[in-house]
Amino acid sequence: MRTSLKDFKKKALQNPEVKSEYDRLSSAYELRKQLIKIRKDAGFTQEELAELLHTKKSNISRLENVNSKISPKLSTIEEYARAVGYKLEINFILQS
Amino acid sequence: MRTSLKDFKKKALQNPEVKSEYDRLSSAYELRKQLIKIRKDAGFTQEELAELLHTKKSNISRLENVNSKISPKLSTIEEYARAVGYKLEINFILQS
DNA sequence: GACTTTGTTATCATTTATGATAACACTTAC
DNA sequence: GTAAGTGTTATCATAAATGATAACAAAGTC
Repeated sequence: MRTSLKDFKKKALQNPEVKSEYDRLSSAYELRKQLIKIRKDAGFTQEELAELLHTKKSNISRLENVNSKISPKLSTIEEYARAVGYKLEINFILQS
Repeated sequence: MRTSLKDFKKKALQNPEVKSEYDRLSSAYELRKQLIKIRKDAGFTQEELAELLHTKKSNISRLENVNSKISPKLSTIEEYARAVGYKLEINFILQS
């Protein structure tokens, strides 16, 4: 293989448009990984958490699912976090 | 005055339901203060930012307004931040 | 005082997230 | 292998955020 996947990624990320999309997706991915982590750390299944939030497990799955194309409301994330014993902290980092 | 405002607040915040509502409102308030701050630091008016985001100044005002009862989408906040040169960082803090 | 700039508020249309239900896939324990 | 537990996916109805327009308010400029 002439061009490795890694090289391709590196090159692609030099394209500003690609990078921007990458950042957006990766932060969405990170968020969902974090959601799953705090739920599991708190020892809840999706169904148990759904009950705490007065909703259904399918909705929790959608929220946590990486493939999901939704951008959740801030309040949804806050309530999810609170239900499993966490608090949301939001910071704005100057892009350098 | 027998009961000072401060005492009232302190007492009220011992009521879990009141505290929960207080936290929610105060974090929403903080968020909006931060939004306004980063926009001003970047030197934009609401109208200028609106143009960057392909929307209207009234919508920016609604987003920034403390009295607003909306809970914005995560993507809305992310795009706002990015447009004024900031990146969003989200952390989940264990409630102790 | 009139004028410009900036932000606010109300309203309506449109888009999108969320709620609910059901069927399915996967794992694990029996 | 089958039954229970857990998570996924598709779909539809409902609620809520966002987009757009217009009129207004406040503050500063001349």
